[in-house]
Amino acid sequence: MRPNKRDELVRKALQVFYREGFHATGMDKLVVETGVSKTSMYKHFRTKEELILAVLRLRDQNFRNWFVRRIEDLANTPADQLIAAFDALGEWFREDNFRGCMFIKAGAEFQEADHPIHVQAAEHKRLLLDYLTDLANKAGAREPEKLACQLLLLKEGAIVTAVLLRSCDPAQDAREAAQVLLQNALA
Amino acid sequence: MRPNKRDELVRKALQVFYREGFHATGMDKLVVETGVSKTSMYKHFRTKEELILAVLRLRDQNFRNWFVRRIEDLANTPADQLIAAFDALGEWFREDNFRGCMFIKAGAEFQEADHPIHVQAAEHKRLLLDYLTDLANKAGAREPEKLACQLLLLKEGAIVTAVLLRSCDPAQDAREAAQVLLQNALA
DNA sequence: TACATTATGTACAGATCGGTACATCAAGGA
DNA sequence: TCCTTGATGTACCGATCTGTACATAATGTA
Repeated sequence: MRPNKRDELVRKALQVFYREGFHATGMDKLVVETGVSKTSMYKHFRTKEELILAVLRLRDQNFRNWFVRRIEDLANTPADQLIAAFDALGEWFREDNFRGCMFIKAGAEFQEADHPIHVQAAEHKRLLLDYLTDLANKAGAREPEKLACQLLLLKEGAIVTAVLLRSCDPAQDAREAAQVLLQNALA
Repeated sequence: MRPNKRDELVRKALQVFYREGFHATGMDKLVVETGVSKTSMYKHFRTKEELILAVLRLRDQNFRNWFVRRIEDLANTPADQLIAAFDALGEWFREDNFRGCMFIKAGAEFQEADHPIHVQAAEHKRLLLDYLTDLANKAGAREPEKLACQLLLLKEGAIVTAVLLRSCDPAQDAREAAQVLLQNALA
């Protein structure tokens, strides 16, 4: 199997895991959905866990790339970018195939704190926090770490609420809350 | 089986599902952990799904009862109670067997928006939102629904972050953010 | 004690789980 | 043309999944 075939497998597996969940998706289903034979799958990934880890790595790249670039497209100054993050979230929530945060779900299905999948999901959140902290610093916030953490809380809460309460508009509410918090941190 | 035995079964099942997850917990494991025979389990619940729904009903009662009472113990005025909610959350996070929000996890494992388990998980969040809206109203907030929704975002985000980022102190950060938002809504 | 009813333990069915063994096939070199 | 090498498809393994059949034990009633 050529390496681009392997990437194709991970890409397809990402879609299925995201749509159906990790435990609910069997390797046989991946064989059908991806068209890749079982032998080939186990040539590249010794276990289902290794495949999931590869999927999460790809998802981390995809999501953070998209997130950062979309934010930079939407706003120029660090302060505006911290707010634009929630506009980007709103766009994501409105996508047809929006199914929540894959890392929250991964952490929920593999709960032990030292499980490799749990650790990798936590790493994604850590990287996002670092990014927000950097922006908060550049924006000149009084306590950049604290502001970044609070904005992260709003982001995670908005994702969870977008999944469970389709009625309200969590991205917009989070955006307005972020504005208040930012203003407070800059004053 | 006497009805209190049935409650005992649901109570025990709640612990196991909360600790291990829904898909990851088989009925055979529940037979072992609860001591209730398989026949009896299926006498009371025709399917695993029905058992999960009963577990979620119990969890909803338990959690909201605890949450509201703890808040009323910690503070007297509605405004103070909105803040005290995050002190209660902090106590919860520090419990040894804290494993995140069962309803977020249920919504993550059963993703279809019209799945009975997903619907029931959403209902829990809706009830919490109603409670916060009531407090925001009594506190005299300018836009009580919006404030309540924002505080809910902080709560959900804090739970998720408490699970995935053990390092920081999400309950405290959320509390301080809530103070800023509340002050802004009362001014 | 004798009987009807209910609760229980256990074995099992049929499907699916993650993972493997093995036969087949295609391509390249001599 | 023959052989080697690596990728592929498929049948299968033992374990486990949800759910059921059935024989037995416990219980209430007369």
